[in-house]
Amino acid sequence: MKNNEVAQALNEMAVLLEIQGKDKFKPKAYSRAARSIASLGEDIEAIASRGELTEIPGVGKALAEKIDALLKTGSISQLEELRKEIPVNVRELDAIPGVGPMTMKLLYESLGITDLESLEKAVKEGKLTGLKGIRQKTVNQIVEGIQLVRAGLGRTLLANAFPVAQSIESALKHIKSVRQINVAGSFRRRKETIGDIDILVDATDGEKVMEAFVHLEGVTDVLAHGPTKSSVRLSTGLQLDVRVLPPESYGAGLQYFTGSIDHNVHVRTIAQKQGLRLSEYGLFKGEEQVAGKEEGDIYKALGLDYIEPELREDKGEIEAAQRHELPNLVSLAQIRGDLHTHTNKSDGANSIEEMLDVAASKRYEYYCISDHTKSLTIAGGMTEEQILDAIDEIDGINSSGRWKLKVLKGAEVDILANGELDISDDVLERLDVVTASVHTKMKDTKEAITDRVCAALQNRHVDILGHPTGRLLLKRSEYEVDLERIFETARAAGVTMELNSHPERLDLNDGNLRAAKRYGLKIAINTDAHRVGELHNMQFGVFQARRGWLEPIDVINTYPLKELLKLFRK
DNA sequence: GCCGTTTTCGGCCCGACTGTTTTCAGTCG
Repeated sequence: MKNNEVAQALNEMAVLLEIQGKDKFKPKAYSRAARSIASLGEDIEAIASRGELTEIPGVGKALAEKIDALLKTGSISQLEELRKEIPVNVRELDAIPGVGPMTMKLLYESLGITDLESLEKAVKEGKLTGLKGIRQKTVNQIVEGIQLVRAGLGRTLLANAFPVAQSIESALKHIKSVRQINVAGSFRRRKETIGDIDILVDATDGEKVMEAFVHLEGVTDVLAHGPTKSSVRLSTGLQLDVRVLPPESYGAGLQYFTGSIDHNVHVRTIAQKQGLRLSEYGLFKGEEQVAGKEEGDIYKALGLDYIEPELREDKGEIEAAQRHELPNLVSLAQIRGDLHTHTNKSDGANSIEEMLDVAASKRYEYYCISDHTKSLTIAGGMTEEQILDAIDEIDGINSSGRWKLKVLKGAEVDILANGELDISDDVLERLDVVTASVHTKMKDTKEAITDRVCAALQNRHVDILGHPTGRLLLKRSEYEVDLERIFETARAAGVTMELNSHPERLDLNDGNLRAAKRYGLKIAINTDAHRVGELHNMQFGVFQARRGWLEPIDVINTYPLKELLKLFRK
């Protein structure tokens, strides 16, 4: 069972409990736990098998038992009972923007509406108007909401949000009264996918900014339009929220609009306990503002070390900040090379020379060419002979001195279905860096894939395991694989895990990275670039590494060449 | 239902916007 399925079940319970209306806080506890599990990034079944469910923030004894039951039997008895009592299809109706538990309750109790279909029917028959608190505008909202659900409200890859954020930012910057502008929210936390873009503006004339904002090019819907806060939807479906705050509150606003909801609740609770009140307007003692102009002052005033945006998920960073034990996160400037790249010798678009020109412009100290190998015929994988030729060519390049960086000889070798590699050992022997990857039979059973990968890791020439879970964000989920067993095997075999920086992969994910670090593994942040432009994807890998709490010591391509090569000499 | 250096009981973040009201409930982030 996947984390998302568990999260959905708990979220459904939260909504049903809220409809039931017996307890005000129980639903909050359930939805908190649901959010927490949805963003775990580590297989919940693995956590459950270790008996560590209660270590998940927001999961206590009672919820751990329910999750265990769900994982073992496929259902939670309390959820089944709630469904009988309130037969509303929460998953369908909850997806409609503007429709929450109270609306669902009203629709169900007065009209017997239980799902999208019956809601649509009731709307068509004009039955909604006249219900308590519902008139034409609300009906219109619901109609539009249903259309959106049918169209599929999607998330966007972080990389795809970048150009949008930049163009909005520069459009708003041109307004006269705008002094500062920042993109906050999950974008600033560098989540791998984002649901909307939150923009914070410091301006004297908020209404003017709002006016310009709702009339931006590409805006198809204005969802809200107030004096300090507005929301719009673009033709691409992406939602943008903008908020204006005065300069004395700007730091507090940045703090508030960057943190995840759980991070914010946690920080505000800490403020409360110190007799303070924290909002986007600042940190207050009574009427007096203690902090607010600068974001860092908020944390400082609460006795916390500054927490980097990528960590603000309430996954232990606040406790670490209290203990002054936050990690010194790896940064892009510390990256000395790229260890997984392709050329037109297999399925890349550019020549070695073209790739090296761009790599050199990044002032890399080393750079590894690692084209596909022969069994991946669709990618024009190289035979042993071709690899040997490439080795000679790279030797020539290195001795030519044309580029300052050291070119490393590598290959992205295929892990065959039986766990063997598709290139003979005597050729692998001559390579500097061997990355082994799974590209085929990805729908095999968990045991089969795990066995296969573990077998490959035993080959003493393997240095790095490429994109360890094989997922493609928003397209294909990770293949079934027991990462814990792979981590253990990799540690014993001295194999490094890849963090593939391609915006669609970002594989390993943040939770996996933290787990890998716990296992004592090292990480290589690689672009897997197939064309020169993709060499710039390194930044996305670094973002992900930071979300995974990685420090330079954890990331082998921050090491100087000598130390790196020592690592690969087994 | 969770959680804890004020607490193992008694709290549980805070504010904007909308649509419906005529002071507020619901939703959202």
